[in-house]
Amino acid sequence: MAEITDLARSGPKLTRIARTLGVSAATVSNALSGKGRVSAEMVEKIRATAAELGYVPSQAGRALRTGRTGVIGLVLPDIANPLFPQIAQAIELAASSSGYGVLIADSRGDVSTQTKAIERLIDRDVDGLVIVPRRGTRIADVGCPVAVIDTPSTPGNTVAADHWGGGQQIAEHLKALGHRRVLIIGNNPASNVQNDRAGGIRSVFGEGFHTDTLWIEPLEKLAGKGCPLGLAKKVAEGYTAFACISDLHALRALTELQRAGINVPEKASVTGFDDLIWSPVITPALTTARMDMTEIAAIAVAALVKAIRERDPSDPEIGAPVTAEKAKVPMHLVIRQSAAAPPQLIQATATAAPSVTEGGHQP
Amino acid sequence: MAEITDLARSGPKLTRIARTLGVSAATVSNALSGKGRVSAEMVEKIRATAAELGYVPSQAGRALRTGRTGVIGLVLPDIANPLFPQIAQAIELAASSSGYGVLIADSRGDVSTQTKAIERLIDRDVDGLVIVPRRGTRIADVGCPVAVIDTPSTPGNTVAADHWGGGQQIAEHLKALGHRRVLIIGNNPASNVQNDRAGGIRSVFGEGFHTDTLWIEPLEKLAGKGCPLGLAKKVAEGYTAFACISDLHALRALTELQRAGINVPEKASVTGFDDLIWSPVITPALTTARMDMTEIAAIAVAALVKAIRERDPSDPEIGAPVTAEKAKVPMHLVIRQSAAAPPQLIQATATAAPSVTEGGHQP
DNA sequence: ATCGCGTGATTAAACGATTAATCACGCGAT
DNA sequence: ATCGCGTGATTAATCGTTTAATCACGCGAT
Repeated sequence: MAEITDLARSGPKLTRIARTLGVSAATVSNALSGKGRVSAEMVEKIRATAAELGYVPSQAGRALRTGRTGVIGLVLPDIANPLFPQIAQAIELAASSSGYGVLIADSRGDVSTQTKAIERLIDRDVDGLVIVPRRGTRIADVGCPVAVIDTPSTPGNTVAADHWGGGQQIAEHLKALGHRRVLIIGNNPASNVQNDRAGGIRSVFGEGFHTDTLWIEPLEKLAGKGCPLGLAKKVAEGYTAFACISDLHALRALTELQRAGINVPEKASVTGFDDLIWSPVITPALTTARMDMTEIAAIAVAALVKAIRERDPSDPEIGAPVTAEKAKVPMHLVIRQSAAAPPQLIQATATAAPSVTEGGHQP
Repeated sequence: MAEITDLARSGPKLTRIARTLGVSAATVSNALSGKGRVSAEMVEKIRATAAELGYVPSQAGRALRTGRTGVIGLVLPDIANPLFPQIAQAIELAASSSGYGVLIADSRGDVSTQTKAIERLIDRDVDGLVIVPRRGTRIADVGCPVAVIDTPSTPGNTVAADHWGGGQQIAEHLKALGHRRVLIIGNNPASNVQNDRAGGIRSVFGEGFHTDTLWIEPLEKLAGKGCPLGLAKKVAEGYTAFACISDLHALRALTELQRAGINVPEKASVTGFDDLIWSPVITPALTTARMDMTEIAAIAVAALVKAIRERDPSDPEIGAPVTAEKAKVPMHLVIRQSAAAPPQLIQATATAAPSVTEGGHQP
């Protein structure tokens, strides 16, 4: 039982430090920020007593004077999305490392909710925004610097994973294993991210291969939420691999197949995207492609912070999303057990898989 | 392609409205807050022009004067936890309905990280905190009002789902289906939540029944992350149902069983907790118990806001977590397909299941 | 001796809102 | 006619920090 104690925010003000040392508040401010002209020894003394007294500057006072709150807003398309924890965690880490706080807003629901959410954040004087846009939304003219995380092919995108490239990696892997008929399973073709992933996969399977795409959302419109995807039939049609656009779909496919007595990966391979929390612990563990959210977040926040620093807080410069030097972060193929050679080829290509493997359960 | 435009935060100040109407800033402030003495017609005029000019009060100015930022902090044990989206979404909704913003902080890692996270939030002058503590942490004396969401049996808990009751509901369901030997699968007995859920389950199976508990974390310490749980052997030992403390474990159990050729629910039943995102879409869809996060969040935020309003912002009253009238919110049993009568009893008790059922896939 | 200048610190204004204290004024009561 | 009082609005102080402008002072150069 650890105790957490004594974090009271009733700290001394600037003036208190000033009075303690017999100097003016301005000097203290200058000393701590390193801006004005203060003698080295004075700086040292001030630093010391500030630390000793546990001085923490009042954000409110500072914000009022400087017009900067030191807070950025994080707007997510659907906070219930299982990818959200990864994103939020990465952004929060990157932001707090740069001294920024993260205010969240959920654009659960439609685009208008997203607009409202953005508005709320702006009204709270955030210095900038990180937005993961809803499908088909374009972000423009928000009134403060904005970093957009979507997909490299979207105009206005600041930084994102190379979804297309990730699709290619998945596809190359399946191809090397010997698959020739692959079914791509996605949710909704209106999503740029999903489209890019699917496109990357297709781009690898050229002449002599066959791919088709199953979009779940339209299917569920007809057959109801959580309806079967009819994958057993697809297997009968000769499909040997199911390349899912998200681990969530992969999970759905995998359980449906296993349930139908089609063992994965012996009789059919399944791959996913995103390396969600459950992917390593299901049986068989999921082969998938992971985004480097840490790097993406770091780039997004860095670009945002740069824009914030350069910006004159007074002018309402409504501009396009900020740009980063590196807008495309490669995805990482995580090879586990859910994809293997198709049934006909099991003996022939037992060692055909690429090299990067992740073990199942060594201590 | 929707466009989001023109949300610039360069709005007019109080003084601007005042000057427009030829009154003092104080009058405007009073009119908008309804506090001082302002004539009805004046109030009306001020309201109108404020709305027309799109006035949004500066949080910084207000915060400086009142000592209230209108922001609460949300501290989560592990932001990567799949439950997080539900919690964050619910808290954000409840908070923004009460006019509060939500600043997030991740206590990824150990308790000291949690302390740091709390400290960061306090330094940002949050008015209060909602904390979902890490296992075994007790929150005390933070220096601002705190709502703790843990489990009713934990001292200092403000509000939480009735995990014990949820366990009972799951257990009653399994019992009604005819199960007599049940294996409880959890992660770590140090978690109050997990303990309560397991305890609730056990409490239902008295004389003539058998339960045992499998804790994953200790097992993985020996056998490695993502190791098999050896459930086939358990089935051979006569266990017919696996009551998992979280849907994540249920998923793991379910895939392991199916993979071993033990069909769920025909040969073994699996239940979970939390109704995580994938639970409705896997095959078979997961029978589970869901927390009413919306209500929990509403209660937590309401209690927190009440404490904030009553508090004198100047005094560093370090106190215990706030209390709510209703500290225990019932869980809801969600019956799907992953639990059914045990093999021996299939014919005998085909209709023995309780009534609340959720269909698999009707449009 | 005086001017100019660099150094180290101070003064004072400003950010935008809130609020206690004050004030002007009209009206009924003494 | 004057006092008291309620009403509606204003004044002015305050929250804590930043920063441009100012100031005192010592020192080397003219």
